[in-house]
Amino acid sequence: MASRIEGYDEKIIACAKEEFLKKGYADASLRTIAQNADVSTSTIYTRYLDKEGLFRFLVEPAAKGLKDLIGRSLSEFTTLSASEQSEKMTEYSDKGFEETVPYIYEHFDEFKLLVTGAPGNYYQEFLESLVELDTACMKSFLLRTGSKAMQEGRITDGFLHVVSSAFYSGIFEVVIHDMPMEEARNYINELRAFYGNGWKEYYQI
Amino acid sequence: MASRIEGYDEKIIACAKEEFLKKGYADASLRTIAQNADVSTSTIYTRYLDKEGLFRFLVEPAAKGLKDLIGRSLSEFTTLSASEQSEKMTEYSDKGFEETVPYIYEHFDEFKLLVTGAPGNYYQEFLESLVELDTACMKSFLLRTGSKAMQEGRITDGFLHVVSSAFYSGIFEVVIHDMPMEEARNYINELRAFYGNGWKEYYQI
Amino acid sequence: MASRIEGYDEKIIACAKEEFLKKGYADASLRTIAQNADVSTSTIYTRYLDKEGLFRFLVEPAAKGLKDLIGRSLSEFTTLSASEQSEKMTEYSDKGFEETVPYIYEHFDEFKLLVTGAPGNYYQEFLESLVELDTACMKSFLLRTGSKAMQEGRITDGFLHVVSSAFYSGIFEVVIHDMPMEEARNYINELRAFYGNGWKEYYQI
Amino acid sequence: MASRIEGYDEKIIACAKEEFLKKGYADASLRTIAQNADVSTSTIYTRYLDKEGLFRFLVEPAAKGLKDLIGRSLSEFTTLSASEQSEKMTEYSDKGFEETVPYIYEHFDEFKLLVTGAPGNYYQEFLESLVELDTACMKSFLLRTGSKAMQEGRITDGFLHVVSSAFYSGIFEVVIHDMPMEEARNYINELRAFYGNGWKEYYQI
DNA sequence: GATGAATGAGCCTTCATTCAT
DNA sequence: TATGAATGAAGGCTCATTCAT
Repeated sequence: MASRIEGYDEKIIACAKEEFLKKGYADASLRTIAQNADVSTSTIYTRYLDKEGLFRFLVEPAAKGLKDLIGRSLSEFTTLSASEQSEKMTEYSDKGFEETVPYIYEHFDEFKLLVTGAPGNYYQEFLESLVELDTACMKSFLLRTGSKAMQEGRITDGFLHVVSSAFYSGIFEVVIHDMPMEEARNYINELRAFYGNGWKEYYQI
Repeated sequence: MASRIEGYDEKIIACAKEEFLKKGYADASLRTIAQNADVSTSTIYTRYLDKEGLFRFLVEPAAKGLKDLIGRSLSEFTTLSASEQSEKMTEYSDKGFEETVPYIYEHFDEFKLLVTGAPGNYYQEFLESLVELDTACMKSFLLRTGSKAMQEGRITDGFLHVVSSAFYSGIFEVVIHDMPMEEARNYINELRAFYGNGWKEYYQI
Repeated sequence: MASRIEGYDEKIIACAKEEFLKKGYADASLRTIAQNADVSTSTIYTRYLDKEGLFRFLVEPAAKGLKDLIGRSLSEFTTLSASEQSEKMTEYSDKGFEETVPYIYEHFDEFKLLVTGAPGNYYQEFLESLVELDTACMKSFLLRTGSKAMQEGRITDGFLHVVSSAFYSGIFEVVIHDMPMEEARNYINELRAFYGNGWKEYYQI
Repeated sequence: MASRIEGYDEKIIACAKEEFLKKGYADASLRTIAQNADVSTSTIYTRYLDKEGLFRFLVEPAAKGLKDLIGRSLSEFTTLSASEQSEKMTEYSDKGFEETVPYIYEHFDEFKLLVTGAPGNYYQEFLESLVELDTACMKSFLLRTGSKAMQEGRITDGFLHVVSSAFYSGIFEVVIHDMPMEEARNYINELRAFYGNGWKEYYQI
């Protein structure tokens, strides 16, 4: 027994999603959202504090979810023994990312929002957080496999960062271009494989 | 002999740059720009038509310049014979990109603007145009070298697009993160090498 | 045995005081008061009816208390015989006002509120009520002492009003300027003496 | 030949006056003012910068005018020789204030606004500035006449301040109560005389 | 009695743009 | 060409208040 009219909040959320997607964060109007949702503007403030609060409410769960998913996948990889890691490098990746694509597509609107309509550095910061997870894992991997690439300066923090950034930016290309999910899955896997090839030259001891 | 006071327009441009960089396109204020430049707001309209016109005036020359530079570099590559291309694949890249990094750093503000403060899909469209040049060149290369990768479906248009997008997104990471030029040059070269490795598996006949 | 948590209401009152003092009546926010007092906004309505009710609850007791004090002091004076009044004119004043200053300082915040942060004509009306007590007493005094000053038009209602208003406005200067109590006591006594001198010329028969 | 429609600005001013008088500063609405003046809200911003700017524009000239008038009158008095001052103490006052009352009534609305509808401490600060002029003059007078009242502590800065504050607060009673000008002139003169009497006891050497 | 939620009204302010001069 | 002034539109936000629970 809900004291709140069923689907009420969802209506605000749906309308907000639509407006933010259509106009981007800065140009989206809370008034428009409220009107479309048959709610007073103030209600948005009651429920979500302010414009940014509403946006975060929309986007943050999906962002956090993806971060967790990738974090979990990477940390599982990290816990493997050096030889297992080395061995399963390519194969594992595919598995680890198996869930990623479906997750993105289950929350496609949210990621679209995050990628194309977020205020300020929101998207950049999100990307950054993924890149940090990724580079930390990579460094741990290099360490465990006894690679001397970093000591020898063939691989630096900056290089890891740039390559990883390029990779994740590439991932979100599928969102930017509304790629169908199956297509996306293929491309992302291919991108991973492509990166796997790229790394081979570096992480050999 | 200019009837217009020397450095007049430049002041508007400088102030516009500053404002757009600080606040992003949507939140930048023409009035603020005009005030800082000691000019009436209307003057901006007289000279640049409107807000977007001003922004384009700021950013477009650098964008076009870079597009031309990369286009030229790629088309030179395209005109090589198949064997030369294949042979110089990696080596050439470095050369072709030799001018790219300095160019970006000569117009750093403009690219920063383009990458982090442009309205709507401006940056996406710019990236897209680079990606098109790049993929067109790549396809021509595959054709000339007689690679069957595309016929066999190992390489598709979508794949080319994603990989290329990831690459150029990676390039502009150096702008987003205000990387010093020398550092940037290294990373970009490394990124190119990294991609070179990645491609090897695919374009062999 | 209170069913209401001890000190509960006092917290609202304290927070209201603070907010009204800081922002003045019009700009004070009930929500801010409620939040600071760890109470829902509605609670304020339950207990004090509305914003004005809360303000009155804060200020009215002290205002009434001062009015009563001054009223009592003046009416005691009024009940003296004509000769006694005339004789004690100056001396009495000091006594009558003896309690006034301490009373004001016991409720300093409330008077500060009344004087500097009250809505509309609240303060003016309060001053007015004191002035009325005062002028009524003065007229009675003139009557009893057989002074012909009013008949002869040397003293009019308007004049009484202005002089009395000036006096009480002067009194509350000590509140406006956060004067320490001892200082205030001196000044007010001096002001009374000053006024005593002023009157001498008028009320002689 | 005015490029601005005749009486245009005056209409805004008139409507602003009306609104501020009716509701006080905080509760006055720029929208209402603009509507009544048949002008867009933005126009107010173009012309007066913001709400406070509009208010100041209304009130400041009159406030400054009165301050100048009183300042001039007091400084003329100050330049008299000690004996002249002492002699003309009472008489002069009347003259000096001769212009004051008409001036207040020529700008009655503005003073009404200042006294009953100003934001924050505006009125208090205005009063304060008059009091400062007044006390400075009084101290100079005591000095020149060789009075020892201050050295002996019979008159202190605080006392001067309180008495002067009471006096000017009394003056503006005529505004608060919409007293007719002739009546006001009488009362103010009487008040001055009354104060003259009060001072006698103090400034005798 | 207490309160979470909702809301209509209203706020001041800013903006990009136009246009007569 | 340059601009001061005007403006319609819209913005995010806050408020006092109500009311069902």
